[in-house]
Amino acid sequence: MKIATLNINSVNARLTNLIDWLVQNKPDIMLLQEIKTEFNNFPFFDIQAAGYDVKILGQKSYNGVAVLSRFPLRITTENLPDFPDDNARYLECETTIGKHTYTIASIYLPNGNPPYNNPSDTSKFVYKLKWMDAFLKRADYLIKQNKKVILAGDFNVIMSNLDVYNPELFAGNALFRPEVQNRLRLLSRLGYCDTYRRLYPQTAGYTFWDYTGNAFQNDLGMRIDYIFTAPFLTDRLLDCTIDRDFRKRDKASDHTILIAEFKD
DNA sequence: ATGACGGTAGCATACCGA
Repeated sequence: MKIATLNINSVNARLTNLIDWLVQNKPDIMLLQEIKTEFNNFPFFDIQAAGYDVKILGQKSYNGVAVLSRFPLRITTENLPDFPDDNARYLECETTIGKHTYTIASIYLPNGNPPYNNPSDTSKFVYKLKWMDAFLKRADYLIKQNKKVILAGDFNVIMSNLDVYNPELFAGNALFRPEVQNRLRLLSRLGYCDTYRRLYPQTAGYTFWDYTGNAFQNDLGMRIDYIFTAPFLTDRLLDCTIDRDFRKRDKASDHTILIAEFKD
């Protein structure tokens, strides 16, 4: 079983890149974030023609998440339970592959940085912390139900100094603050595995490079996309890879694709 | 604190991102 995740930064602006990759790599499940479109303008036809069922939680212009599967999908939760949210950031589905039914969530965690014209405004950071608390509650519930869970997407959290090109530069940044690092680290205490870090404890593993300043060419990146697994899948983990070539394409997203493979 | 770069809305320029 192969699963991939990508912050696509507009699904319509990068549809060809996405379809090409799906056809070549044939993941069983693909998660998307920042689709930046609502239901009416989502490219259902092209994705279904490539062989995928697809469910989305859309939004005009901003945010928006999607789950694709080669097998039928059923939505279990739109948005986090008991957490009213104006932003489309959490879509959880079930899909059955062979003997197993998996619970898969596509996650677009808030950035949390204050607007530069008003750094005293902490409302976005507070929203991020509350979002994470609601997410951790859901993650705890799912694993306690013994679900075969995969929580993956753009977490907007740099978990350690190894995960960014210059930690000093990010001191105080909402992606790097201890409040968010500690919250994301709680996932492992609940029983989840950070698949990439489990297999590659010493390799940076960047998944995002800024568009500006030749960041990709100079490898000034950060690891902010993750695939977390519950024990059933952790026990079957074969590999976790980052497709850097996808970031080199014309009209690339600023994120690239993270892939995990499991024994069936 | 700010700009660079790119996307969207909607038609000029503002807002958002990490």
